[in-house]
Amino acid sequence: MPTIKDIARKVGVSPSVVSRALNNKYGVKESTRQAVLRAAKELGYHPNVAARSLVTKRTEMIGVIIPDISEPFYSRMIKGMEYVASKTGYTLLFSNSYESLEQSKAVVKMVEAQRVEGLIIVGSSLKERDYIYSLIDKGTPFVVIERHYSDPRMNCIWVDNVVGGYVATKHLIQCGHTRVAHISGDLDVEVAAERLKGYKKALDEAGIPFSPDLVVSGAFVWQDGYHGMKALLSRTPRCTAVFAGNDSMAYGALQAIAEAGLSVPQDISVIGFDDLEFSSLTNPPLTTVRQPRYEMGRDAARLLVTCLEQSTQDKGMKICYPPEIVIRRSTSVYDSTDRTHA
Amino acid sequence: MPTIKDIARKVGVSPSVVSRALNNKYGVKESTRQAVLRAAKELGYHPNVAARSLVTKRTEMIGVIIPDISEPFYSRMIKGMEYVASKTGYTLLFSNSYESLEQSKAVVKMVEAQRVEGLIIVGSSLKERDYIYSLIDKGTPFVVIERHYSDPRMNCIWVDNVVGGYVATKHLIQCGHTRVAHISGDLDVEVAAERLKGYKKALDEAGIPFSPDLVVSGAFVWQDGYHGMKALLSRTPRCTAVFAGNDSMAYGALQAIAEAGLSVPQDISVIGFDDLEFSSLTNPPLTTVRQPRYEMGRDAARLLVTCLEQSTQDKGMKICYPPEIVIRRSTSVYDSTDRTHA
DNA sequence: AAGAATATCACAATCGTTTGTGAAACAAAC
DNA sequence: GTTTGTTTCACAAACGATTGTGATATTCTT
Repeated sequence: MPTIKDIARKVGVSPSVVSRALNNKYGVKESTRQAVLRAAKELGYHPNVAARSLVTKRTEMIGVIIPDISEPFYSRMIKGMEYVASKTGYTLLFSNSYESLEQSKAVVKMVEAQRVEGLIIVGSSLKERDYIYSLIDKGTPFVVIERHYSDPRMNCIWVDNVVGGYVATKHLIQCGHTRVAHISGDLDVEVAAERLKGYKKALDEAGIPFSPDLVVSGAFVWQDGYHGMKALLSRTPRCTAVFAGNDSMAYGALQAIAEAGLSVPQDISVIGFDDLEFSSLTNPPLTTVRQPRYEMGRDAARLLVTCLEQSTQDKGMKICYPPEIVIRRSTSVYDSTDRTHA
Repeated sequence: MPTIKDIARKVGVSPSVVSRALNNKYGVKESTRQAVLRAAKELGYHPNVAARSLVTKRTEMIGVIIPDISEPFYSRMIKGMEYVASKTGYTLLFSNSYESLEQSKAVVKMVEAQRVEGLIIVGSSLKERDYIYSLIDKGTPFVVIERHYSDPRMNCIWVDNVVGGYVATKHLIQCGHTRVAHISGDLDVEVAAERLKGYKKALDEAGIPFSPDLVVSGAFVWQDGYHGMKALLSRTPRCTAVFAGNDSMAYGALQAIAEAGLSVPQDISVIGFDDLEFSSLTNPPLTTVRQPRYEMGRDAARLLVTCLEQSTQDKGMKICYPPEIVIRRSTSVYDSTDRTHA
């Protein structure tokens, strides 16, 4: 593999001139610059990034700490990050933090060993704030997605889950539903608690009393959506609409309702949260609250890159996306005359 | 960030001794090795990978060229690769080759510029064989997933799509179906042509004449499955079973059948291919042919790592997985008495 | 045409490792 | 007590780039 010296020898100049020519720097005659460029192309030269980063102390790498690349929810974010990475010349390095305990380890490994220049951290767990502060101390730029810290030095990108829960619930209420259930995610998880808060707010605003009987909770997965819905179906009077904590849970709810011989939305309306790619393919297509995942990933990367370029990590940016309701066919107006109640 | 020199100064030895101590090499007294180790820990030392790879000429990076990280089909493979990468200490570098034209560019970029030590190439397009041969010439180890080349120098991992198509079709025939349709992927794509071949073979073996009327083709996406199924439904006599080219197309078919007021599997049986995570959640759960995606990714990485370690890329390995049928509830026995025909 | 200003280049140091070689220190052998 | 053989270490040269500095060549000034 040819080096800068090979080019220098071929053109008849010193290596330093070649370097300057290749990097479009001041102080090299146009004709020799062209000669260098030509020679580089002929030799098939590519700079050795290791050698370069050794002296420039830059790696042009961004670390991405993300719960699980293979989850559709996150992989769409990654696409957004990749878009700006490829445009700006940065390389993305991924680390899955299946276990939140791994997160801090992954971060130090990326920063200390891999020498990434900055980090995008998706869904950091509350318990591990300390390592985030150590990043601030070290001066490593980073942006956090899916969490918002009030600390003015942090860059945060998230959607307003309270508003999301509110909008979802309000949509059901506006359809005429009064017995609106909620299948919540694990309430230890911040986003689940926030969506529940929005749910309560919408009920409150409509003058509907909150009933603990209409709320079940579990992990943000299909199974818990399924079993949660089953539990809800066994209670009387039966709910006529349900707000699922996320789309996966909504899929489970859809299944439970179908198995009970009921139909969506005639008997029960269902709304989800996230708007996964698959949600337009369910039967019926799922009404849901969209999280702009691609945009979040893209903007996180953009934000980080600007931090990196101007190296002045002044005050942190807070970007909060408004959740947007996507109305499909799993929700409809409540018509008390057209059904028999349990 | 501390360097090897800082440790040397602290312990009172030369940098070379520190290097040897850290790398467990022969020729350093046990007591000083311990002292070095302790100092390294105290200082929070992490080797500078750039400096190291500059002299060792190793990057410990593996390039992964893959059509689309965010597709569930591929992201599961990635999980398999990550499993062995994390165990062996390699770092994975991804490059999406949405456009097959980008593939060759991505490969050279990874090999020449990023200096990956080896490559995993998923779904290389037939048209671009030449760059693969240039890899062989350069001596860069690589393994190809989802394609099999007979060239003995290549490492290939794939599932037998002919057998897969055969097994799927045979399952339907064994259920008593004789009018078995096929919604094929784009026949320019190798795997689609192979699955069609398996379909024909199963028909042939059962003495069922092949009817072009029962085959439609399109891209491997939901929409084309949907429209393909609609086209099939408009033909008489109507098919009683359909083998979809992959699960996404099967989802589309399911939708088209439901919209036609027919039910699965009572009126029409449907079988897919791939066994995506979502396929157990469709209504009804989809019978399909499983591709061991995780295992394929894992074994590709393992194979590549062994190539890298022993650096003797002798003859290539060919690993062919048998496709495995997963019977759920979208297929059932054909009972001609219990229905009205069009 | 001589001096000043500028453009163009070569030289050398540097980044943080690894690794070959030889010097010093120590132990074992006669 | 000299010789031989081992350890244990320091020194120095790489690896392939970037970059500051100073030397030469070129142009401009008057």
